Amino acid sequence: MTTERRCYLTTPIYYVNDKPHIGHAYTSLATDVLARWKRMSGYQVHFLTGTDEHGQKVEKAAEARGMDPQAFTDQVSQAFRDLAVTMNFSNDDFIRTTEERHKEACVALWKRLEEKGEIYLGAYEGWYAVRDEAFYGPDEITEKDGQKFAPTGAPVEWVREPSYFFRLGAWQERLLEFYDANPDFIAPQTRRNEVVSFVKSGLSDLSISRTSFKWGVKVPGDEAHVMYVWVDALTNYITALGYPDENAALWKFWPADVHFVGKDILRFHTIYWPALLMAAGLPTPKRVFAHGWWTNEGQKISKSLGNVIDPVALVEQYGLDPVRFFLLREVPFGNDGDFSRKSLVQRLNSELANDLGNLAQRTLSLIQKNCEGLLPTTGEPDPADAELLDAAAALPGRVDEALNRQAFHEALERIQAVSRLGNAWIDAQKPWSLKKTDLVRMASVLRHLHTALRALATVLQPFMPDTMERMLDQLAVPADARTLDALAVPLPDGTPLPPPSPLFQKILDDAV
RNA sequence: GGCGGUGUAGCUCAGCUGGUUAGAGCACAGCACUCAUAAUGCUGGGGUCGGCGGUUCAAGUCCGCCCGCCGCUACCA
Repeated sequence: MTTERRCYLTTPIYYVNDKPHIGHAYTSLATDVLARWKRMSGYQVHFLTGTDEHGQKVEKAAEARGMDPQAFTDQVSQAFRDLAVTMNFSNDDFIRTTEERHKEACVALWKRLEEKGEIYLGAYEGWYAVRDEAFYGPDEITEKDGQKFAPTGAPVEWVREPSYFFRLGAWQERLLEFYDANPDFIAPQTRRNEVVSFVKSGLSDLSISRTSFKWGVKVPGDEAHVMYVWVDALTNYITALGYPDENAALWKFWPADVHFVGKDILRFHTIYWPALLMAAGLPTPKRVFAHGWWTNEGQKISKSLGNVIDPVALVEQYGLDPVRFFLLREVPFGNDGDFSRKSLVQRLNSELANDLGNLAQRTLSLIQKNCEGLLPTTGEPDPADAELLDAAAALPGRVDEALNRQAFHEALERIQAVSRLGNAWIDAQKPWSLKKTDLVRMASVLRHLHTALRALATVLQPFMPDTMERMLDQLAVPADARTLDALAVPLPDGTPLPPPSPLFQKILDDAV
């Protein structure tokens, strides 16, 4: 009947060379919350994540372990699939670039680009260090006694390697026009400025194949080459929708609504990717959102410092939902942020346990004790009611507005405001005093608080799915009445409510 | 160096197209309450809105210069 509303959201595919860390969890978490929100809003959602499993590093890592690269990636990619389970991500698919469907998609895209004259065979050349097996830029090279050296100290030599190129340079103007016509394509705004200025400074053609390693998708018609990371990795977003079969069931999800990425891979997604798609005659994604990095207790995170944050350990220590909440609440999405135990404890105790959790606890206890545990009936309307009820009613719309900008922190701030308002309101109405003077009004007050709590729990589901399920259970909201639309339909008076129990445990912190 | 951004209460930040006494959360102090996870609410202290100059009847809010901080400046996923 109604037009189908669809939403396609993606995380990057994570390179399996690395163990999952907070950055991976963060990107996927944001994607997950938006995916859950859109589903709850009645959208048909496709949420994709996965792993990038090709390339020289993987080939070498496997070799070092005496393993077949495929067996190796089977093993290491598992950690990322496990992470999705641990973090309760609701991804609809998990793509691996070593899958057959992906190779087909890459080959198809390559051929299409080739047909359109967008690819040519040339040579990739540059300063190459055999010891590092890596190329270095001209400005990175230092010279001593006639010999050139890489920053690592390895001697370099000028190497030419045959390579296929994508005519990226030819797309410069069209990219600029594209950014101009789609001002929201790159977010946040400051990233957009960077990209635009980068493109304005000139684009050269892009090397998209390698002959120096084998672990990748073979270039059709020239098996000495494998596709280099750009074409291989980015293509995953359309592979998962069935490309090149544009009649595939999922193809209708293209183009993507939001590609969530870390700021390190912004350029690939905002320059290479739209250029490749336009060159292939395919629609471009609607938005790429680059978020920032976390520091750990004020320190830059690095493997050498040994302060990498393991999301699994965090969840074990603080619980899943509190961690999910904190990561999106603490820092404006898009900015860098600091992860500190102190601020985490502060947030969780204050906003979850004291404000939200305790508001539910005190309200539900009063209903339990004074209304026989049955959902009370509203009495005569009171002028004071609007303050709470209007705020609760407006909440879904206000959260939606923020989430459509990927402003997760603002959405949570708006929710938090209602939580605070609930506490102020219950204090002003004093249902515990009304118990002695006006039972009808007391019932009415408690009912309005229940209504507000229901709105809070409903909109918080994407952020804290498990805990909000418990909260909605305590509020006796049936499983089929937990969508945004369902908020319009009040629960029947007299619905029995189970005895409440605290939703959030406080963290009693003596260290730090 | 070039381009972009930013500098507002102790901390983290809001302040759209310039207009009454500059706001929020946290932190701090006092008071109230005792339904509730010793939770909550109310009130208050505290800011030359980076500096200088300019435009204007009027400037955190526009312009110029200066200072500080941050990001980007291509083939590392």
